Amino acid sequence: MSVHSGNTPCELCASRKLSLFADLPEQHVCTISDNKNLISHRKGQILFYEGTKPLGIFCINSGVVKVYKTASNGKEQILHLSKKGDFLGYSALLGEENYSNSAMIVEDAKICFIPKEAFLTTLFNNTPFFKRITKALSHELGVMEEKLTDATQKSIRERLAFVLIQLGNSYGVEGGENQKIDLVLSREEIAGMVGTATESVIRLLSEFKKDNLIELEGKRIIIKDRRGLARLSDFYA
Amino acid sequence: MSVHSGNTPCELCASRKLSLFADLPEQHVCTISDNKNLISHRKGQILFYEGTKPLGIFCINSGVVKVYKTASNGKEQILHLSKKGDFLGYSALLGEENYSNSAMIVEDAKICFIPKEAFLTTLFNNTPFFKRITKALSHELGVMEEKLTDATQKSIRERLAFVLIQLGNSYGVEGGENQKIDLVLSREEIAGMVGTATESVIRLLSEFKKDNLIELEGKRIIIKDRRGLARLSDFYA
DNA sequence: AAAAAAGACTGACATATATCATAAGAAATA
DNA sequence: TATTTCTTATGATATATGTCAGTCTTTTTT
Repeated sequence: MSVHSGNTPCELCASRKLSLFADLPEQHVCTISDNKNLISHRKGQILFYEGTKPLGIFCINSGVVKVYKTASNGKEQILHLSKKGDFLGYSALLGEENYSNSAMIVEDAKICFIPKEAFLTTLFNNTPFFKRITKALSHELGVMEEKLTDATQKSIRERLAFVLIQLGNSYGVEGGENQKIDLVLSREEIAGMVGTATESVIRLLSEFKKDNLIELEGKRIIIKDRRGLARLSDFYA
Repeated sequence: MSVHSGNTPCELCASRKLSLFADLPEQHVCTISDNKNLISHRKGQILFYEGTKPLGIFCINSGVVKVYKTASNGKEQILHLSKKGDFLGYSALLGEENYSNSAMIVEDAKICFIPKEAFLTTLFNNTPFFKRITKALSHELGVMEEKLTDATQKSIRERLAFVLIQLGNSYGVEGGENQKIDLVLSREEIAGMVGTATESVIRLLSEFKKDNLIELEGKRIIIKDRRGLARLSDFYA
């Protein structure tokens, strides 16, 4: 975990333009920039733990992070994956609560840490920015409600198909007819996204493969028939 | 659905003190009060539908409302129940999206409608109030994440036990050793809260009864052994 | 009050999925 | 390179829960 303080100011940061900081006026960008800390993280490292106190927010520069909760049976429920331009941990800060979930690096990452005060000051002195954050929060809530509904009303097969489609949307690289999911997740992690047992994922993946919906290339998954998966996922019902 | 415009100003409203409006300065309370509309609703009426455009927020004066999503199989997933002092629909407004869920009256209710402009103006001119709303939103997100995790990792039996405990907490009236849930929900609605089939709820409820955890009095449920239910719900694991 | 509709309940049954066990393959470590 | 550990894969098995069907009860409507 290496620190590059000040390294690349936010003013020049490419991933900032993807983020909620995109339209921040220069003055505020500078406040953030002066206070941020860019840190490199390796796969497997923890960004924060459920139950601990948030001291700031994280802005992902590169890499992938999984945000998850650990259930009482020890299994991880992955709430979402975050990538370049995404903010992490602002919900706990705004909720004035300890983290309600944990975050772990899934793909080597560079992440800026912005201390609480700098972030909140900017927020409270810039209503448009505050609005944007709140909008993101509201959207996240809607997404989570959707996930809950899917979790209770859809089968594992449907949910897995849906997760694959989403992974394709976010991490897919096109190649002819196919779409390769360019992100290495263990079967256990995929199970954590779907909310099922690892063995079920493995079994269903080989079923999907047999049905020519996907192809398996080691840990990587290639989507061969997106529409087929969509049909299976009950996406359009 | 009867309208009592202006009826009982917010300044004097008892349920306001329970709400996010609690600490609003007088000036802003008046803005809200001048614009609000108190409406009486009967059980079964719809407050808003998923997919429609929000025109304001709702503040519950009395009664109970269920907020739910309709899954592709037609079943309702109840996201939460709201009662006196609760706000409804602000998430869609702040997310600048159509409603992501629907709301229906479960117990006859009096509800104030506050038009979008009055609400947003107050919000954007009162940072502490905006903070409080955002805090509530963040908290809701955490709760939803917890529900998702429970939905994927716990059994129906555990989830039903947990729902009963929560209903006891929110709508329970004490009576000796027992706690009566003073809210009439159909078995189908309880199933919607748990995220399961109606028959499963019925079966499990009679099992709980046989195990002396609860008692059934028509539609009403009486909790006889809260700790037993908590143990069953894996609450402390 | 009678009729109709909706809801609660019980039983039979099918099956998706979790769990356990074991083996093969891949990756990490010595 | 050898050894150990982790991950993927496959099979066998148990069971919780969904679905369908039918009866009884309660509520609503006429």
